[in-house]
Formats: sequence, structure tokens, C-alpha cells
Amino acid sequence: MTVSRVLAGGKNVRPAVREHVERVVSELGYHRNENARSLRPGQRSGLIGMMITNIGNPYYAEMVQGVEQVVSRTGRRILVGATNEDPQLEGQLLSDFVGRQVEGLVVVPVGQDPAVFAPERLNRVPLVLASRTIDAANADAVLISDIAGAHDATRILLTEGHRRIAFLGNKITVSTGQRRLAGFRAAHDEQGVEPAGDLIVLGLQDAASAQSAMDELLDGDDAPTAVFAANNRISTGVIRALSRRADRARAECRDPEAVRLFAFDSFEFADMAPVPLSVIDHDPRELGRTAAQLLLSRLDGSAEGQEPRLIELPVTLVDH
Amino acid sequence: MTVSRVLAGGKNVRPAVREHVERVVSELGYHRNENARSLRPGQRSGLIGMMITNIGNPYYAEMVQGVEQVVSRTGRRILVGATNEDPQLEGQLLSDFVGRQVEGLVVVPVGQDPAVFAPERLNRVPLVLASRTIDAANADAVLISDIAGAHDATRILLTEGHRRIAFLGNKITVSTGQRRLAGFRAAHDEQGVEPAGDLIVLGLQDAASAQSAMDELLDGDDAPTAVFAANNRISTGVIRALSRRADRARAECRDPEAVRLFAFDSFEFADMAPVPLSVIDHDPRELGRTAAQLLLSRLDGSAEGQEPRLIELPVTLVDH
DNA sequence: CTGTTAGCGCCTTCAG
DNA sequence: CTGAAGGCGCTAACAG
Repeated sequence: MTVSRVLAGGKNVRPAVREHVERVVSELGYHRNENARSLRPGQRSGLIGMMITNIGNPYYAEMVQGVEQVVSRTGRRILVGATNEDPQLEGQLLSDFVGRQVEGLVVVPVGQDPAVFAPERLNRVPLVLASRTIDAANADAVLISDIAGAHDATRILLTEGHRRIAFLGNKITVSTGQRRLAGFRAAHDEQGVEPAGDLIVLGLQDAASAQSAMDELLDGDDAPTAVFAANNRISTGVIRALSRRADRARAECRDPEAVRLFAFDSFEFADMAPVPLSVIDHDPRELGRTAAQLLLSRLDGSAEGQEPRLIELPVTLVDH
Repeated sequence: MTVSRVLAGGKNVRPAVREHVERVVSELGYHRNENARSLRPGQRSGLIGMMITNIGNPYYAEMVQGVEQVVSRTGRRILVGATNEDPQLEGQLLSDFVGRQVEGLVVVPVGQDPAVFAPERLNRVPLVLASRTIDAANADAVLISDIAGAHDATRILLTEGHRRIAFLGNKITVSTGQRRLAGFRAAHDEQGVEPAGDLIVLGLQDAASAQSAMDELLDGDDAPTAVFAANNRISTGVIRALSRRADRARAECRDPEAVRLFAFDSFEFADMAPVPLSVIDHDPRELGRTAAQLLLSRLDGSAEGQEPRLIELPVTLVDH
């Protein structure tokens, strides 16, 4: 008990005893067992669970960094798990994290099934959805201005005169995919232009598939004059495709195809990409920080009883 | 007790009772408390601690991914903490992780002080050092072939005739910095060439400082004809500097400075960098996987009593 | 200022 | 096959 008191701050302990305890603790390398500690009612575990699709994607890595920065200031640590876009893995991970007594969860959800995060599965653990949302979910969420960003970018392409604009997107079950496509379509509607249906390719999961999809479109009869790449993996593939083709063209003394590219999400070296491009830029680190703050406001009670909140972070259009 | 038995696999429970328990468990969303579970002697916590400098660096993010891939197969989860290259933070993080009963640690150490990871601070928790080592540490380690890689690259530069080769490196207290510089020097020695002392810049912590260091060197009287960039952050800065200068030169109708660049660590888009470069390539994901395997071999007892092991992963030289 | 009691949720051991 | 006892490490509440 005396040791416990010393470690809790040393109140109501005779200075001599306190010093003695401190010395012995450091000599023995004693560490109090945080798990046993959090077993007692009213004690928090100090763990925040983060479920993302893939830490190898720099986008999510930066998000993790944002969350880590904010929660580490409150002495909490983050438990990281990868869902690999697999709803079943997502469910297991959730259950595991709840079992490990996480105080809160920051999640990039895989699908749209609200049952995964139903209240009885969450066991009262507050949840913040990040980057993607689940329409029917009853949770705080931080999103990017997907719709407005895609809308603005597409409007620019249309006003530049492009009529054959390709849309390369990810799975439509992912809310970012839906929302970015919605913005793309809305801009067409607004300008009274019919989107080129044959140029809308969805379900692209990685850079490699985006690259071959792009090649295929450019090899078609009526190739696009502009491309909207709906996320950073897709942009990567598109840039690879365009750059390879430009190299080949130059080697054969042809003029390279000029394709106007708009990319959602920025990435390192966007400013020195081998092809000209415009970017719908935003900060995944800020997204992580905001998500963490929403979560903390549920934990410290400052958002007591509030309705689910939705924050949309702004985007910036940048030309390179 | 019966519920505990059902959750442990349902041995020695009447099927009817088992089914009933299972139904009620899923109805109520009951999760067994993993922390309480690990309180019992002989039970493992299922947590692995990862201490890295910065998750936002794609290099470390990929390392985390490698570790996650391997340990998640054993049902374990990873606790991630950032040290921000701060030895004090590193110590606190270590203590926190040990207190949270991590079963093992994968660490990219900040400095060279072996006291940080002294046995009494580790409390018998196995430690694997990754990417960097501490010479005096008594722990398993996975490194890249820093010395050989830097040696080979420098030898190539020297045989190409370069005599003014700049070395842009990070802090010399970091083992990768030491080792890569050692390889650089060894190649010079081997060829009987004196390294250009005025071109060796150390202590570069980020891309921005590397960029300005590069600019400064190129503006000097006796500018380097080749550059060795000792890690991915530094390469980024150097590429930015070179590319900016090339753009400016072209705008002024001058020939851009031709600087031969060798970069340690690869990065996305290395193959389409705006300046020609060669890369000492290796796979941080593989580094993470290997570190995790070393750790697991300590946990399952298969490396029982073995001396600390040191694994050096090979590098590949790639021209772009 | 210091120590005792009790109970957090779990599972090993033993009794029925 | 099922349940009761006990203890893992910790700290709130109470006693001294």
C-alpha cells in the first residue's frame, strides 16, 4: 500500500519512506502492473485502439501519427491493427480490442454494414470513424470534403473544355469512393454534361490495378483527355502509366499523349511528379488529430450526451 | 466457470449448455477481459511493444507493417509509441510498455546508451533492436548491410572517377549513420583516395535541412560532383535541391549541374525521380518481419538460452 | 502516516 | 459435467 501511494505521487507518506521506496523501486526495476491496475473499477486502461486497412500506406501511417500525437499527451497508448479491407478481420479485431479494454476506438471502416459496430459489439466503447463513414452508424466521424473536393476539381476540368474525363475509383462500398464519385457526377450535372460512362472504372484496390486500368483506357478508341484519380494509390498507378507511356513516346520520337490529371490526396514528391498534375490536397495527420480529439472529448465527459458529430476537413487545390 | 470453459473451447460442457452460453454471449455482446486474463500467472498478455522514432516516416511505417503481419498471426497485437529521437521519451515509453506487460519489444533505438535497455529496466522482457543497434546492448538485432552497401556504392562512384563526393548523413550517434559513414570511408581507403572532409555533413535530421545543406555545398567554390545521401529523408531533400536548381538552370537557359546521386533506402517514385539516381535498396517490411520472428523465437522458447543474434539483411543496388 | 480488508475478472485446482 | 475456493496485482475505503 505504501509503495502504491508513493507511485501515485507520494502524498501522505513520510519523506524518508518515500525516498527509500523510490530507491528500491529503481534498483529492482519494479514496474507497477498497468493491467492489474485497470482491473479495478473506475480505472482506465489507457489504451486506444486504431483499426486501419494498412499501415504501409503512407496516408494511414500519417493518420496514425496524428492520433498518436494527441493521445500520447494524455498518457494513453495506441494499439494498432490492420483490417486489410477484410470485414471479417475487422470484426475479429474489434472484438479483440474491446476485450483488451480499449477506452476508445479510431476506425477506418471497411464496408457499410452498421452491424459491425453495433452498440452490443462495442460494449460502450466510444467510436470515431475516420476518413470513411458508415451512413447508418451512430458514431462521431471525421471526413475529408470528398464531395466538394471532387466537385471543384471536376468543374475545373469541365471548364477547361474536357468532355472525356476518366474517373478511376476504389470500391463503391467505401464511403470515400461513393462521395468522390458523387462530386464528380454533380459537377457534370451542374454543367449539363453527361459523364462518359465507359471511362468510369471502379473497384481499383492498388496502384498496379490502377496502372493497367489507365493503360487500357488510353489504348481504347476514344481515350480520355483528362483523368480524375480518386485516391493516392490510384494516382500512383496513373502517374506510372502516364510516365511510362511518355518515355516510350519520346523514345519513338512521338509526342507524348497529353493527359490532364487531377489526383485526390497528395503524396510525397507530388510537386516533382514526372507528369503535370493537380492535387486535391489535405492533411491525413490533421485528420488523425481531429479524430483523436473527438474521441478524447467523449472520454473526459466534455461531450457528454452529445449527438454524433460529423466534421468535414477542408481540401486545397494545388497545381504542380 | 462454465462460461470460461465454453470460451476456452467448450471441452467438458454439455452441448446444450454450451449452445446456450454461446447464444447469450453474442446477445449480450460479452467480451472476456483480456487484461484480467493475463493477470493470472502463466498467461501471456498478447501485446508486443514497438518503439520507433516516427510513424509518419514511410520507412518506419513499413517496418511496423512487417511486424504487425507476423505477430498478428500469433494472435498478438502491437502497441506503438513514437520516441521522436528523444532519449528521455524513449525511457518513459519503455517503462510504460513494460508496465503494460508487453511480452516483447521491437525497438529502433535513439542513441547509444546501453543503460536505457539495461536488464533491470526490461524486467525480463525480450528485446529486438531493429534497423539501428546499440553496440553494448545484449539483445537480438536486425540491421541492414549498411557498411557493405555504403562501401559498394562509394566504390562505384570512385571508379566512375568522382573525387569530390559529398556525404550527407544523420546523427553520428545513430548506428546507421556511423555504419554508412564507415562504409563510405572504407571505400575511399580501399582506393587510396582521401575523402573530401569539407563535403561530409552530418547531423541532418530531416529533408528540409538536407535540402539546404545540399544547396550550400553546390554553391561552394569546389562543389561536389557526386553525392551520397545516407537515408531516405536526406535523399528527399537532396532530390528537391537538385531538381529546383535544374529547373532554375533551364529557365535561365543554362545547362543544369550534373550531380551523380547515390541514395541509401529506396522510396516510392524513386524510379521516376526528376533527377537520375542510384539507390541502395532494401525492404523495411522484411526488416520488420525478421525482427518479429526473432522476437517470437524468444517467446515460444525455440531460441531458449541462445546468445544474442545479429542478422544483417542484404541490399541491392538499383539504377534509375 | 501506515496497514488491513476486500474485490475488480479470470482460470487452476479441487469437490461434488 | 458443473460449481466453489483461492489468488494473480492493484487501490478505495476504512482502522489504527
